[in-house]
Amino acid sequence: MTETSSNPSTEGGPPGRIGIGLELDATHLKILEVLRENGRISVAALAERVGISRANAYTRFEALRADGAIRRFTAEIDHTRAGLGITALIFVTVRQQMWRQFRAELAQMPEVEYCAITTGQHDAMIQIRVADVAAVHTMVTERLANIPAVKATETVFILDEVIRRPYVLPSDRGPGRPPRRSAPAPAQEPVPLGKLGFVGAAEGRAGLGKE
Amino acid sequence: MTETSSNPSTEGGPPGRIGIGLELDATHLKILEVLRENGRISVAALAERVGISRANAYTRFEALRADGAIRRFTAEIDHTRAGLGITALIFVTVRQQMWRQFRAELAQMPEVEYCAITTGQHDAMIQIRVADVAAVHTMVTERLANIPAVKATETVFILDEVIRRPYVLPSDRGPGRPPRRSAPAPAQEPVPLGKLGFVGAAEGRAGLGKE
DNA sequence: GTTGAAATTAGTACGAA
DNA sequence: TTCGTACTAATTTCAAC
Repeated sequence: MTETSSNPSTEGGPPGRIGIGLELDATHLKILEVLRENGRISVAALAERVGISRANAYTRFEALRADGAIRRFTAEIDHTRAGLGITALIFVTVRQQMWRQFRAELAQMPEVEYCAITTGQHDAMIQIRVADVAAVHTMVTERLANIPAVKATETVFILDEVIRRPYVLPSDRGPGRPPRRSAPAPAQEPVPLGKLGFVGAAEGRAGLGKE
Repeated sequence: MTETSSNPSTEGGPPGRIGIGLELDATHLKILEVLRENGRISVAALAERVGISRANAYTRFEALRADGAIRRFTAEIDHTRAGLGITALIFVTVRQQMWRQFRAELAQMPEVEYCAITTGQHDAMIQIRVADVAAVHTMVTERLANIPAVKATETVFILDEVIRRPYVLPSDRGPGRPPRRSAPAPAQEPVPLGKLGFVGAAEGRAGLGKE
C-alpha cells in the first residue's frame, strides 16, 4: 500500500512532500491522464494504454482510489442542453464571523456549482448555472441578499468558457522541460500586474478553515 | 433517436427549447444525477437505481452521449495529492482584437484548469493549479505578462473550495417547488448589490465567440 | 418499453519471475 | 513489486414478448 518507488519523473519541483498519502510516480500520473479523458474506461484497457499489466493496473487503480487521490468518477455535461444555459459569477463580501451561516445557506442553493473562499477585494466567489438572466437577478437580489452574512455582492456574466479541464497534472508540463511560448519576448515587463492577492484579506480572517 | 416524450417535469421555466437536440425528461435528469455521483456505474446498475429497464437505460444512456448532453466521463482528483496544492484566480484585461492570440497562448499553458470570458471590470478569469505560491508569481509575471494580448492582470488566491459540483441540474431544485431558505426575512433589501455585470463590458466586445 | 437468455467482457485469485 | 494465466462473476447484446 505504501509505495517506495523511485519516483524519478515528478520533475524539478521542490523535493518536499506532495501530500500525506501515496507518492505518485510517473505511472500513476499516466493513469490519471487516461482517466481524465475517459473515466469509464475498463481497467483492462487502461492497463494497455498505460503500458502495464492488468494486475498492476488493478492494484494502482485501487490504491489511487483508496488513498483519496481519485475522489470519484463523474460525467461532464452540456449545461445548455440541461436547460441551464446562463452562467454567472457572484463575488461576495461576507460579514465577519458569519462564515458558518454563509456556508450553511450556500449549501441550500442547488444552482451553485462552485464556491471558493478567496483573498483580495471580495471574500468568496460563487459560480451559478441558471436557465435565464432573470434567474441570476432573482438569485442575487432575493436569495443571496437575504442572507445576513452577505454584506455585498458583485455579479458578472460568463460569456464563453474557453478552457475547462477536469484537472491539471504536474505531468502536463511534460517530464522536465517547461513548455515554450510562441511569442519569445525575453526581457521586458510592460504589464501592470495589479496587486497580487493579499489586498484587503488581512482584516479579521482568522477562522476560515471550517469555522 | 429523436425522442417525443411528454417532458412534464422540467418545471415552470419558459416552455421554449432548451437546446437543439434531445429533450430531457425526468428520467434523463435522474440518469444524470446518478452519473454525477458515480460515473463508472454499470448501465445495469444505473437502470436499477433510476427505476427503468436495462434496455431502456442503454437506449437513453447512448442517446445522451450521442446527443452531446453528456460530453464525456472523467475523474475528480485531490489536487494536493497530485502535488498542485495552490489554486489561484487571475483576472485578465485583454487588449482588444487580440483575443485570438490570447486564446492560443492560453491553450499552451497546462496549469490552467479553467478560463472564462466575463463581463465586468476584467475580460477573462483564469484558474490555475500549481505546486507553490512562487509558481503563481512566475506564471503571472513571466508567462502571462509576456503575452502582448494581456494588458493587465489581477491575482487572488483560493483559500478553500467550499462547494465543487461537477454540474448542476434543473431537477436539483426538486420537481417544481422552490427550495426554502432557513432565514425567512420577507421584505427588505439591506444589501448593496453592486453593479450587475455589464459594467465596462460594452467597449469593443464584438468578436467574442471564436473571433 | 420490458423481460429473459447467450456471448462477451470485466474483475479476482493465484503462482512465477 | 510486477506479470501472466486461469477462474468466477458480472455486464452488454440480442432476441422475443
